[in-house]
Amino acid sequence: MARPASSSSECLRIHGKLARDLGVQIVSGVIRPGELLETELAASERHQVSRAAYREAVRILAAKGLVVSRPKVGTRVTPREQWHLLDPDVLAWIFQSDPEDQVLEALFELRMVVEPEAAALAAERRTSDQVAIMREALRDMTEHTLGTAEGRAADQRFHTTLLLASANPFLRTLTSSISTAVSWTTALKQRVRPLVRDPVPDHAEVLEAIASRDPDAARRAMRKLVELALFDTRTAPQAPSGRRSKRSKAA
Amino acid sequence: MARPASSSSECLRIHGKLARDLGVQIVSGVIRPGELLETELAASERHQVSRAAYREAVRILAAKGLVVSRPKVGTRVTPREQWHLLDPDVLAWIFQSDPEDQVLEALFELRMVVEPEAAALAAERRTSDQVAIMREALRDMTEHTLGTAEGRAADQRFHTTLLLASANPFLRTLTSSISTAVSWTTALKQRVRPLVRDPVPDHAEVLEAIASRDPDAARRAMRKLVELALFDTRTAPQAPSGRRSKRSKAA
DNA sequence: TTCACTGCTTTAGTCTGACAATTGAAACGG
DNA sequence: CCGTTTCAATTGTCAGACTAAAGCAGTGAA
Repeated sequence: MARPASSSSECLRIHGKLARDLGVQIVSGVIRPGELLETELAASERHQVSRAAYREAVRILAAKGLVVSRPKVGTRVTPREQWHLLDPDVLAWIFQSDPEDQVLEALFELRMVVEPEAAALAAERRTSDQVAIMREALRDMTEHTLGTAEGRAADQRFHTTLLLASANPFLRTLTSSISTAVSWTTALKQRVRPLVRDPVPDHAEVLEAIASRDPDAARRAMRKLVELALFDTRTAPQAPSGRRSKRSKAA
Repeated sequence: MARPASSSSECLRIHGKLARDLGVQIVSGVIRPGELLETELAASERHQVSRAAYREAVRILAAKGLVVSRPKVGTRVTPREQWHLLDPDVLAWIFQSDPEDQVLEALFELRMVVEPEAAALAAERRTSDQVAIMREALRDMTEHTLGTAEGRAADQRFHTTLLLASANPFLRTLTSSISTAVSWTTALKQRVRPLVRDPVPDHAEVLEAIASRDPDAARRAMRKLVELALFDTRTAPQAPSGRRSKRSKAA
């Protein structure tokens, strides 16, 4: 329960917190590609941490492709093309800092490419155990709705099992990155405006196609599901004022 | 000039080298998920580096999801499902250490899902400049063949431009990760047995479809290209014996 | 003038040794 | 038997010094 999903600033060591703070500044454009960061000495002083801790934070950012460090020249923010956009942390940082609509569109475009095929593969390869788990998850979803934490957890279980059933580790990593980020915003959207549409029928259709080992039907059903999710996202109200909210749809 | 392309073990600082070494040990199964690494003190002594440098290496691995560190308990290798398999470095480490056929199959499966759609999007969105660049790349490819570094560079240019034309940053990151890794197998294949099939016609077909803004044709052509690449990889002989060499470069 | 060299200087990179914080497990007490 | 406390092992953080890489300016020669 609870699991605040590491939202604000807890349980991370200080190098982790620093990495997150700097990461957010970078992906949100406060520090722009090509710019130099402060020198290690200046930065560590300003953040009131030791140089070692600051360096570990920078190593994390470098591991995710956001910066490169070179002696004498400094640590420079890399061009966007080099960022590891599918890294779960990077994605989280992006979502944490008011992503532009454009970014959300691109993400859904990716989902539209990947998830239907994943569903098709799952239809071919799923075990009966996996179908049982998905059935149970769908039932829980129906019972609790996406308005509750239990319901969202069930949704996540549904998709996780589907990905597992696709039996492709790369597909699995990829889509889990995406759905993690997307689900992150789901709760918020729920808060802004309760779900306008019942997501259960879409999921049920996907499940039945997979249960009956029908790849084409699974692909079609999943495509529809993602399309509708995108539609919901598009029609979600813009954040009222000042602070913008992120929108999105249940994975 | 020269540009050794950071193939073996140069130009990386020692934390980078350490991270690579440990990373390879992990993805290759020498250190298995669930196992504990040595304590920082022991490890840094054994590798003859300072604890600080060792810690920076571990931070890099943690940033890629390969390990987690906790006080009092130590640094533990995470289960495979948590690894960031699409991180370029992780992918490189996997390829550097005798990936099983299964892994290659899964990767091609992913390409088969993603690249045809990317081609379709490119057909819709490409600029005329991009078509020109791809045409030029294809010409260079024809001239030099994939047996040469120039030819492989041209191949890379072709695919990079295609991805750029798809105008989706996530797709771009994703496929560039893949193609980097795949290019390694290309070079190896070249070495073991010169190319059995001329790749130029496949590429030309993709290019023409994109040039004439025909998404469906682009999708079909790209699907064929990936299928044939997979076929070539499958029929490539397994590594002869004993220690396999690492390959590098090209796309 | 131009160009190659040579040092200077700035910056990240590395090392050392100490201390703090966390937390699993053992020791203790009820 | 169970909850609580204490302990100890391990990562986390800190400070300061030194090393190595690399841009840059100054120098000298062609």
